[in-house]
Amino acid sequence: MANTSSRTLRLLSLLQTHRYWPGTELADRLEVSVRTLRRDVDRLRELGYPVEAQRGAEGGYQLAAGAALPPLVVDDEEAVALAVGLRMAAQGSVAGIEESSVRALTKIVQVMPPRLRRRIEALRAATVPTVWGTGPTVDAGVLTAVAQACRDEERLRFSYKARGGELTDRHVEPHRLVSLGRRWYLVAYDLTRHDWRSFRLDRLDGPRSTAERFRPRELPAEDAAAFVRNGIDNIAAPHSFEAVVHAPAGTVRGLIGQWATVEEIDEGRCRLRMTSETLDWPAMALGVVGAEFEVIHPPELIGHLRDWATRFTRATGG
Amino acid sequence: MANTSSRTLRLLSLLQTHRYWPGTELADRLEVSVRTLRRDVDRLRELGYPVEAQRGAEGGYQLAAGAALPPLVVDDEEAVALAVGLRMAAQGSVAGIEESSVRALTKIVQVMPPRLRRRIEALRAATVPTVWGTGPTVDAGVLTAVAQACRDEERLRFSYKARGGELTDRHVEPHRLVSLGRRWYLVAYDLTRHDWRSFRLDRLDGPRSTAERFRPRELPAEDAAAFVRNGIDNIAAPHSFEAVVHAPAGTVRGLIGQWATVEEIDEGRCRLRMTSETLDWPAMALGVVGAEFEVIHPPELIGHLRDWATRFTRATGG
DNA sequence: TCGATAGCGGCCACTTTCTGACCTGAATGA
DNA sequence: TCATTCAGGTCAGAAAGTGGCCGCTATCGA
Repeated sequence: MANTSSRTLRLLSLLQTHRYWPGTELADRLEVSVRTLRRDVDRLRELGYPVEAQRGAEGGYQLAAGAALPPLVVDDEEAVALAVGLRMAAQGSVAGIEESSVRALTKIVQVMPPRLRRRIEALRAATVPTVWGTGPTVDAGVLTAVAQACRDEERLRFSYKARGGELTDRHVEPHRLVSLGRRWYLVAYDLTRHDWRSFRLDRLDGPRSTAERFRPRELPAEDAAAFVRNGIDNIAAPHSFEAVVHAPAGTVRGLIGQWATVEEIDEGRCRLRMTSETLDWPAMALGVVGAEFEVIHPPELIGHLRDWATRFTRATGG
Repeated sequence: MANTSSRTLRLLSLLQTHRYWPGTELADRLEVSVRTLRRDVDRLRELGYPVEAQRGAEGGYQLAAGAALPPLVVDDEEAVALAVGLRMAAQGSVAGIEESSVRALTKIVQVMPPRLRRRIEALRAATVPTVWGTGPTVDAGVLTAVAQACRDEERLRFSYKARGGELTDRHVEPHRLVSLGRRWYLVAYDLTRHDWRSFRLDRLDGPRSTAERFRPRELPAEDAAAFVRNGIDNIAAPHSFEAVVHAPAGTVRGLIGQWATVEEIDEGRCRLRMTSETLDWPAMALGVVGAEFEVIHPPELIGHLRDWATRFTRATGG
């Protein structure tokens, strides 16, 4: 614990936990002279982490935003928060970052002390559903196990429920994970069937990594996403949707600004746009808005709203 | 870039990105001899990061889970995923980790290159609403700015919309952030009013950190959360809600099982229970269910549903 | 305007460590 | 059995890291 590298790391972590540090205090904590501290700071700067300094009375050091992200030193609670957040992100709450979420999650989970893993597991129950829960969700454990096998080029065994419902045991060389339209797919070379297959992760159970490593084969497709896309017949194509709401843009934005874009038309009206895979979303949005509106597009939405309305009317004895 | 500390860090990051590494390859990448690599590995082990090794043919090194989390070396995309996930977590999708999410978020945002910040901003639009999305939400920028000021003990200025609606400028010594019932509060010492106050973050605008640091005062309360709890009169009491749905329990569970509890009554009917702060949620749930139902409780819900129904009917020209 | 504070960095002498080379040993799997 | 790969001791030379000293500069408050 007494050598330079570890001290430099500790310095980095100190700079991350608190913005300003007087040089003397840092030197004190690291148990070195101020001169050496300056040299340590120089070292960090040479490594590309921009440590800024204020001179004069009340001066000090601080870590600024640089070209690259420094290694993040997080404590236990923060690590749990990271993992939980990433898990949500990986489940597809935000379009476009699923893959990197899983990568980061795998990275963290791999080195995470067991006690923290247990804490995350305990928090699972507390998770409020993020996505409009139509559709099966993938267990985060399965997700990371498979992602890890892909990354580490380790053969994988699991049981798979095929479309018909029958369970089969599989032994594959995992190639890549693909997130497509709220579903996760594993593209892998099936060692029993001697061919490439794609597997839906929500139908995959009990993945266990064998220790066998393998040399990656070349996928006979442009990329993994294309391979999956070819294999599945129907991806739910997102509808785009548009309506005019008879309420000020500001009000509407306050109510549902997060799920839709709101453009002002005039003082009392605004245009609402959103895309969604189901018609439920626009219906909910228009319900929450609490104002009169007209549907511009698509026509199917009108039928859908009418269905809600008749059911609601019937249920309320109207 | 040629010295030991940076190499040790690079080794750590290599071990994080890929599970198995043959010693020779690692040595190659780090441009040192195998002997030195072994010494580097020893160094990591001394620092508490358990690097495991397999001997024999096909052997290699890997980083296992240890007592503490090593500094995380993440790439750009992963960093974005982290930030986005944490932001969701901070908005209260998971009970109990809001505070640590914000802490971690602050840490990351502070050192994050501007280009990544822009990417996160761009992703904001794509975010699916955090669940109980009907209340006012806190802007993530405000949240991190305030959190940073708390952490760094820097005075803060902002404008605040009081209950009446009038805007006032405030100058405070921020003490702590408290997340309570889906809302964020800042506990701070108001320098103009010479007293402790709590501020709702969603009413707080344009926080700017003055560079003035201060010595923390002692809060005249057990802790910050208690202080906030004393100050607010009405925590929105969640309504409990109940309905009978004319559809099989399994079907209903598949559709909205994540947000409500579903009990089977008989083959074709089930009982739906949930609690929510607003009446919008049950309405949405009943809409998504797509089946006939009766509201058991509470009576206000009936009026609410009727309102939706009439608006929908009018809008669809029925 | 001046003085106190605090970061900057050169210089030097001394100490520590790092490094590569070479070696033997031990575990592992074909 | 043998090849492979990690483990770790020893050695000498090279390369750092370290603390103490110095004068310098930026900043702030009196």
